[in-house]
Amino acid sequence: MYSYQHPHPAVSIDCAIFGLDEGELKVLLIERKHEPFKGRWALPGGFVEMDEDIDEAARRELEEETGVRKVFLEQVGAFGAPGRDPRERVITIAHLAIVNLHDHKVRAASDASEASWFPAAKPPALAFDHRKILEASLAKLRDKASREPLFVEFLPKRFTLTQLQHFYEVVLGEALDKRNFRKKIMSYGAIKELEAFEVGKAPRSARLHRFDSKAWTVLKKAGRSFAI
Amino acid sequence: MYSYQHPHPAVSIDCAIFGLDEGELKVLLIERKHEPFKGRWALPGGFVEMDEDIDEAARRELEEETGVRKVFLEQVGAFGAPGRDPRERVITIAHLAIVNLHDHKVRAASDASEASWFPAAKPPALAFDHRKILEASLAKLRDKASREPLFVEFLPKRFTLTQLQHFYEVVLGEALDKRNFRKKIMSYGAIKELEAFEVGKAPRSARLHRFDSKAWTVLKKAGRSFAI
DNA sequence: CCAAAAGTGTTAGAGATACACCCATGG
DNA sequence: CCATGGGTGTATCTCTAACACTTTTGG
Repeated sequence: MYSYQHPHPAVSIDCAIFGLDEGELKVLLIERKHEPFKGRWALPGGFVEMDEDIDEAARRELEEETGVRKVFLEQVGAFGAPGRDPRERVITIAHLAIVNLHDHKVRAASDASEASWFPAAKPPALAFDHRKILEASLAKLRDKASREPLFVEFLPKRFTLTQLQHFYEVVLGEALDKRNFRKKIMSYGAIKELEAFEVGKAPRSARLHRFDSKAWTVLKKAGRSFAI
Repeated sequence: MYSYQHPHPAVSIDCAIFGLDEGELKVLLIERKHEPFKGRWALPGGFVEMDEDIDEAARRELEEETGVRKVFLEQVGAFGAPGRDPRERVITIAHLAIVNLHDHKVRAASDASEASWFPAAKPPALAFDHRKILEASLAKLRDKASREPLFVEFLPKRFTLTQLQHFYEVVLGEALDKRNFRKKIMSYGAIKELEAFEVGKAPRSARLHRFDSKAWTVLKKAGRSFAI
């Protein structure tokens, strides 16, 4: 089955990096400086080194791009249509990453001439097949967010239930009933009320909450899901 | 971001080919004739050619291996730990395939010294990281089967409700209540009763059904899922 | 004082679960 | 005639969905 005569394409990784900004789902794009697709926006990425695992490569690129180390990162899938890169055969392995825009100031975000955040739902024209890759990443994000507590990756450690509800509304793309939402999300027993309140925001300041990941681990083992 | 100096690993595809046999979920394995892992069982696979898309390569390998053309085939993901192939760096893109053992006589199945079907839940020792790949493929299969009518890929065109229930019990790994199962599965409106009955089987022969894919397309567009 | 967001319960209906017996037939 | 798998209905309970007003406070 294996022989020593076989093709050796280039293999890259690309990252769809998502963040929540002002109640909108954003994706981080970089502006290409060179041909092909010079001047076009693209998902950040790079080549996989010979001695590194695929997700190591993704993590490395992610850190180079955003300066952030500990982030949620997951493989989306391989895209390898011949001709997707006009220079040579490049198979890319798409990844989905989430950064918390509240805790970290993302390096690239300040460097706006080269990298900036765009609405994930309506991105500008993208290089290569990155439009397709972005769509697939978004689909995966929605799927995962509706069954696992992915919001911990997007929100600050202490958050209000309104922030949480906005997260679900943005990701799922539908409006949710406030009372039903609170009832359900609290019923899982993995979100704890804090004694602290938000400062200097709305007319009335909202109670802060945190996600109790230990409680969640226990509940998950007992077969609980986290569907909204 | 792209340069012309970058690594070129080998890229292969591997297929976890599933089938339902005597009410058991089976996976097709081949016996390796050469080193490394000579004599070990492995998932069938091969290298991606320079001018073919990834899923084309998977489809080609699948046909070479099983003689079957039209099958359900979907990407599971890329596996690329350095050293997973002792000879050189090989990144593999795992695929999940389903063949219907009733309609097709799979070519490799008769050629038992080289390829045969094993229980998917307890496979023999496998070459490379194929154990991990098989686990991931099984997980994906379970996930998909519990929300989409995947059974059409496993069962003959005309099937009994008992066969259908067995399918779900095998894939989901839990016993289901007969009455509740029938109520629910029929409530989707995508399974039609036929006037025909099974021949020469059980004491009492069971009514045959078929999946109405046109009706399902309509229902799906209306937002229906197919969860059990 | 008022605009704006926070917070809070109840009810009706849909869907899920639990459960047991008779029927038809081949051997 | 009996062992075997085929087929059927109901009651209860849980979960979901719909729905509106009071509270607080910064400007």
